[in-house]
Formats: sequence, C-alpha cells, structure tokens
Amino acid sequence: MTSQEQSLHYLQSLGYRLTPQRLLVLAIVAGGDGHMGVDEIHRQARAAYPYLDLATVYRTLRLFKQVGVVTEVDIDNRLHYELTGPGEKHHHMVCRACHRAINLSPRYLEQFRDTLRQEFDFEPDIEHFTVAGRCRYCRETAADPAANAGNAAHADDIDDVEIP
Amino acid sequence: MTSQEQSLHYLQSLGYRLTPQRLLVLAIVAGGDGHMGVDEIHRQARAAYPYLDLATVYRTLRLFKQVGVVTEVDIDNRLHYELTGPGEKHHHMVCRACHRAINLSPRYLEQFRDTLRQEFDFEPDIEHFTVAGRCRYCRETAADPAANAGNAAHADDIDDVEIP
DNA sequence: TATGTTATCGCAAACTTTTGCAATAACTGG
DNA sequence: CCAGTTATTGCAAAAGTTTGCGATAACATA
Repeated sequence: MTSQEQSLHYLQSLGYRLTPQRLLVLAIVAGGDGHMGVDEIHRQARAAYPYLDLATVYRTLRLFKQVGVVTEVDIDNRLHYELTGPGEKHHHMVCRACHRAINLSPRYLEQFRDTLRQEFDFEPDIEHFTVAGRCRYCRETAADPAANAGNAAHADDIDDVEIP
Repeated sequence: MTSQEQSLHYLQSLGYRLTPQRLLVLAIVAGGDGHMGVDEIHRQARAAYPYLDLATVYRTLRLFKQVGVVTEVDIDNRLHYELTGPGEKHHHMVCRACHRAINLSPRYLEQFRDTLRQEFDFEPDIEHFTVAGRCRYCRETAADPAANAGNAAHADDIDDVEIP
C-alpha cells in the first residue's frame, strides 16, 4: 500500500468521504517536489479536471493539513503545501528577503517545545512551524536595515525569488 | 522626550516623513492596551480624521513594524499590533482554539536563535515571533474552540495574559 | 518664503483566503 | 440495488490585505 493510499484510508477511517477532487489534489501534491503554492496546485488540478474550484482546493488542503497528510508553509504571505513524510518531518526557515525555504530538522525545536510545555503547559504547534529571518546570502549582499539608514528611498519591497 | 517622540524622531532620521496620519496611528497604538486589530486602529483613527484610508493604516503599520516601532502579532489570521517596548520585549504564544495570546519572555527563544545562527548562518526574526499551539485550558476542555473563546477564566497563574 | 523633488496619501482595484448556500454525490442501511 | 442522509462541491460573494496610480503634501534648498 502506497503512502497515498494510506492517507486516503486514514481520511475514510475518520469519516471523511473520498471524492475525485481529494484524490486529485493529493496526487498533485504528492507528485510535486517540495512546497507547492495553492495556485500551482489549482492550475495542475484543472488540467485534469477543469471544473475544480479554487475554494475546493483551499478546503481540501486545509483538511489534509488538519489530519496531518500535508504540511503547511507560509512563504511570503502565501500558503504552500507539501506531503508530510512518514518519519522525515522537518520545519522551515524562510528568508524574508529572497523567500528561499531552508529545511530544518525537528531536533532544533524539540528542546524549545519541551520548555514551553513544562513552564507554561502550552502545547506548541511545531508540526506547522516556520522561522522567518534572513539567510546568509541576503545578509551578505545587502538588506541590513542599518545600511539603509541614511537612504531616503525606501525600496518598497524585494522582488520574489523562486523557491528551490 | 516621550517614547512616542523618540519613535517619530527615529522615523525622520531614517528619511521617512512625518505626516498627520502617522502621528495619529502611532498615538492610537500607543494609547491602546495590548495588541490592537487593524480594523480597531482604523476605526479609532477615523474618529479623529475621517478621511484616513484603511490602506494607509496598513502601510503605516507595516512601516512601523519594519523600523521596529511596533510589533506584529498574527492572531487567528488577522494582524494585530502593539508598541514595541524599549527594553521589555516579548513574544507571544497564541492558542489555536481560543486565540488568547500569552506573553513569552525572549529568553526562551535565545538559545534557539543562537543555534540557528551557528549551524545555518541564518538570522531568525525573533522580534516578530508567534508560537501557535494549544493552551492548557483548551487542551483540558478538549474540543470546542467556541466554548472557550472570550473566556478569561484560566488566567490563573499564567504570568501575563491578554485578550485579543 | 518660494520652489522643486519625491515620499506619501486616497482611491479603486487586485489578490489571497474564507464563507454561505443550494445542488450534488458519497456513503449507509434496508 | 435503492432510497435517505448529509458531507462535499461549485459558485458567488465577503473578508482581510496589498498594490498601482495620479494627486497632494512634506521636506530640502535657496
């Protein structure tokens, strides 16, 4: 049984229905490599099934995320999804400047999570966790707020860069 | 010189202009207690200056955040802002269920940040950092978020609880 | 104070994501 | 296999946020 089939069985066991739309979205997310934007998922899905609505894609992905089939990553204020690997969970660091996403092993967060549990009895959601910040390249090239200090021009925003 | 005046001077020193709109938004955020939603800021601002546009409020708050005057907190997919205290920086844990925000001292994140710096040469943005998850009360009472939303009962011995 | 430069504003429209609702289709039990 | 129940869909529209653009106003310089 493939991991896709497992996911579908799991959905069914929770009482959710198996629809062609859900099969399709799952197949596409499973087929893509790395995080996929919602629009790209929708575009690919329409190629196979033209009537599939964007709202359905959003709802389907939200459901998949809820039951743990996919992982949600917020990249530059846009939602992206990838298949949740069985054992190979990881988190992301996303650069504020170039929006590149770097994978982050869970062990970096585990200690932090344990502390929050113990001290606050708060259960942090570290399955869906993104660390924003600046990557090495962007810090080297420019992008230091202090460097812009005297500069009146306020560089509205840095342009989008493909996600590797 | 008040801390508001300091912020304004700082903006000017960076080359940004001082406009009545910015003065107003700053005053309102400074006047409110805790995180304020964008719509609430806009509503209060219009009382004093009816032509102020919502887009201007968004742009102003984004600028304030960029230069460190305010801190942005994402609560239930909506942006909230509060004045960045001079020394009293803190982060937030926001409950997925009741959306209550719990303040989190920076020391809990410092070790994590140091690790990311050393291992990945990645500079995480921990000034604007929110940990999502489930608070104790919502995990105890289990399911229904609506049941807990707006309930301040479990402020008990949690240090610093704010209701959005 | 007058003038030029350009950051900022207001407006309208776009974009991303969510939601209400009636019609449809997936599962259930007979 | 059929009928009933209800989760799910597609559509349209709303909600929250961002963006393009021409007009305006803030600051610098003289």
